[in-house]
Amino acid sequence: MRTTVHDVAEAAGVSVSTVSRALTGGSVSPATRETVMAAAERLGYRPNRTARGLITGRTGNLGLIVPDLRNPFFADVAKGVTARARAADCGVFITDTDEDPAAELEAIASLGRTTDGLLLCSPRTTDAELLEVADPSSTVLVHRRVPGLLSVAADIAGGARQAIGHLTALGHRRVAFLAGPDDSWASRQRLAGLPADVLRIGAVAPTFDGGVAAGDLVLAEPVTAVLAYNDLVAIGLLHRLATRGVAVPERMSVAGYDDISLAAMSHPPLTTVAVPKDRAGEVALELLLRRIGAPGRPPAEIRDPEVTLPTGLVVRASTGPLSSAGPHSAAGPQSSAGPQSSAGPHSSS
Amino acid sequence: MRTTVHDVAEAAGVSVSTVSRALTGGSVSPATRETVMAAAERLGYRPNRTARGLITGRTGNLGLIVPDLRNPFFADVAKGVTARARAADCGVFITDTDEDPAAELEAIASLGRTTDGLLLCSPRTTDAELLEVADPSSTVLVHRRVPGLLSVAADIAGGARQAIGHLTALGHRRVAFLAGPDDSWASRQRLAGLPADVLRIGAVAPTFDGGVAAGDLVLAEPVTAVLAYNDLVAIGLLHRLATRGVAVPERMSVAGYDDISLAAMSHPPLTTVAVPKDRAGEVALELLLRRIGAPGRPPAEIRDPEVTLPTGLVVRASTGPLSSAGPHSAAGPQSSAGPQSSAGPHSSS
DNA sequence: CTGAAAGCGCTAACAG
DNA sequence: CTGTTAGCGCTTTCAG
Repeated sequence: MRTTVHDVAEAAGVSVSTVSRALTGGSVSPATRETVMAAAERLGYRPNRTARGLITGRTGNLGLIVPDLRNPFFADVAKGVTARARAADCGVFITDTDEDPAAELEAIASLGRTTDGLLLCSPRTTDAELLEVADPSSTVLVHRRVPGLLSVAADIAGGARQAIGHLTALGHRRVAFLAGPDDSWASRQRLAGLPADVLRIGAVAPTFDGGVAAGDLVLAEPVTAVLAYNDLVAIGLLHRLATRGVAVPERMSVAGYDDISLAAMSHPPLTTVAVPKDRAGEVALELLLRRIGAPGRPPAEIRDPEVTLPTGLVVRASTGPLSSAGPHSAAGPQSSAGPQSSAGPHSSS
Repeated sequence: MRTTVHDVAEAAGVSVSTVSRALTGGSVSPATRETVMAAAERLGYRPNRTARGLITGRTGNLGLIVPDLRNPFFADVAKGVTARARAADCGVFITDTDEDPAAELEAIASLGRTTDGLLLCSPRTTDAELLEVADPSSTVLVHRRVPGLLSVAADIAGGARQAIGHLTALGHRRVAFLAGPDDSWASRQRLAGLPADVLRIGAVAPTFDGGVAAGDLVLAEPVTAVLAYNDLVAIGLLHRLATRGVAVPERMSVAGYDDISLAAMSHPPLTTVAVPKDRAGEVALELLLRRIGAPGRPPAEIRDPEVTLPTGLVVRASTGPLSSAGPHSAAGPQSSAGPQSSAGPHSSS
């Protein structure tokens, strides 16, 4: 049997309620507190969280719901959350919904009952559904915004603007944006940051394969630079361009979005918009903790319910000045490598 | 107030203990059970896990400890675990230890108290420390083996053997293995599968950067094919080889290990040993559940405490037949691209 | 097969 | 400031 309050009380020569008070910060005389602390320490006492939870109604645990842990973007967010949670000594349930809105809703309902608060990362559900099932007093959105719910998100439109500004500064006049899914909040946010003269291509699937498929779409347009929905799409695009014999950045500049670790490993290394991912997780956890309050402190009112984190451009090798040769499209579709020597030993798609 | 057993008891016209029995599978008359179930359903009754936990001593939760969620390998394992957990209706705490053995030990101790069982994925701790802190009756190791603890791991040595067999079959006679950290269980396992005539290079850091750094080490040896510790290292190696103007697979074959999703996106796509990652997570969770037993069923004795999952070779474009030109090393180190056209626009490392 | 009653370990009133 | 007394919601003896 593990040591309980009774053991400590006996050892310290006080009552169990005094032990409880001494340990949870109630009003106890300094001397008594000292005695109790010592006894607890000596016996290696660890309060039973379950028992405490039964009476306080709080579990000391939080939930994090992500669409897909395999997606490096969400893995980063999760990492930020768990790091901060460890410091705050609270457990984090993580649920992966496999990009399924129904599973997401179910997870919110189910996790909501077993935790003190929920972090919803890039939920795929509609605003209405979210508002219906999520408790505004104990949920924080990450990389998503819904009126009425606390949220932490990056300045997505600003990031898109920076990327386009970079391409424009390099001399590109015909720039395309490879849009993500139409119902994606993140994609709409990026769109909101784009000048009107940017050609919109897509929607494409927000994956490597989506980027591969988009390659031909891009080459069919008279553009010299592309901002992809995200890094995965950009890298797929890079692959397809290489296969089609289009040199990057000589004949086509490509920029991504998110700056997942992959971006630095691509070929060529990818210029991209850096989004604070783990930072967002940390900030969101902190916001949630403030909102629901600690066992001692009461729930704080939140001044700014919508936290915005800055984005920044990371310039690598996939973007470059507009070459004097002009847009590739004059040459029309080509099925094998052109005169450029950059195709390399691509042997499969 | 949420509905409790009392509400259900009243609605069904029975006592609370009957409700409890009906719901947890005690001996109740079929008719009564029916009535109770109906009432519970109608009232939307959900048992309070905390209260149940206080008496049963079980929380219904499990813990998963991984070295780094950002590592796609572990993200995959986590994905498998959470998927199966969702089906089994048990919560999963995930803790990321940031590759820190001390944090790992602490997490085992701390999570051990709040959960019914622990899944330790590729723990970085020594056998002795693990045995000291982990409870053999409620922990399962994933991708690690320690005598006395249940474990689920891939046939790592077999995978290494397959990879070398592939390279040999392609005609390569001088093959190197880029070893991971010396204290890494996984690296030692790979080593165990290698023929004696494979040149061992390293240890290298098991990262992209480690692979980049290893590139020059490899080129300094008269080898024509390399098996890297893992895919990340292989991809870093690919980068460095491209920078040094060495065509892959024409002048050097490169194979990775793990088959993370990245492997298919590399340049060229990477031949690698496929390791069942999410599957391992699923199997491990199931094993753990069997070991600790469900609220009804008692803990089962485990027949085979060391589960082995098969590995398989995925052949992509980074390996090819030995070219007649012989090993590159005759040319010695070269700092810029040679006559090969495969360097491409690499402008940063 | 069913009901009454006794707690699981802890905290929160309430007196003293 | 401290001790006593109730329970939190549930399961589980123990009688009936």
